[in-house]
Amino acid sequence: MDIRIAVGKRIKELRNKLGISQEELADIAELDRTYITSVECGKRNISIVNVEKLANALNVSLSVFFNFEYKGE
Amino acid sequence: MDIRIAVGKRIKELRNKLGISQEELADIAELDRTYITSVECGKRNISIVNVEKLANALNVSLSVFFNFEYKGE
DNA sequence: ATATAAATGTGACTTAAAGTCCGTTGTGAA
DNA sequence: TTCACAACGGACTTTAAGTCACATTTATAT
Repeated sequence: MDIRIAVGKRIKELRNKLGISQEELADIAELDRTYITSVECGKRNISIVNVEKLANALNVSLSVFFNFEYKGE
Repeated sequence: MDIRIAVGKRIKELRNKLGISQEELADIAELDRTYITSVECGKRNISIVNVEKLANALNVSLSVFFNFEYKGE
């Protein structure tokens, strides 16, 4: 699986666990709502600064954030 | 500490542990030599695709890669 | 069923920065 | 001095960031 897809799914998973909307997440992370959408849909090659913003907003460390299963390539 | 600095230090740390040069790492990860330098110096907001390339080249999972200490903000 | 709003997805676009490629300079060890 | 490595620089192409108007889906009413 592509890392973009995996990251998108992970964000969606953590966001749903918190029970907040993309818009709420966008507000907390100070990012655009439509940007969140495109990231969750795996359409963005997100940078580390934005990953950190989202991990913070989702109350997880980067190490925990990336603690998910996926096959490289 | 800025996440860019932390990531740069982490890459350098793992690369030194493997005992390889920036150029060797660049070859393995299929990235530019000068780019590795700037990343290690914390001058780049690296994208997730390249973080993955580097983590792979350094033989660590993303979760392990990000398992380091740093203070957000 | 159907209006109504809330949540999410899409395509296009500009701007800022990522990333590459050429070389040069600094550094430290043999 | 020579050698390998690392940092730095300019010029360049590519791409992510960030935003927008609009479309679609999904709930929640009435």
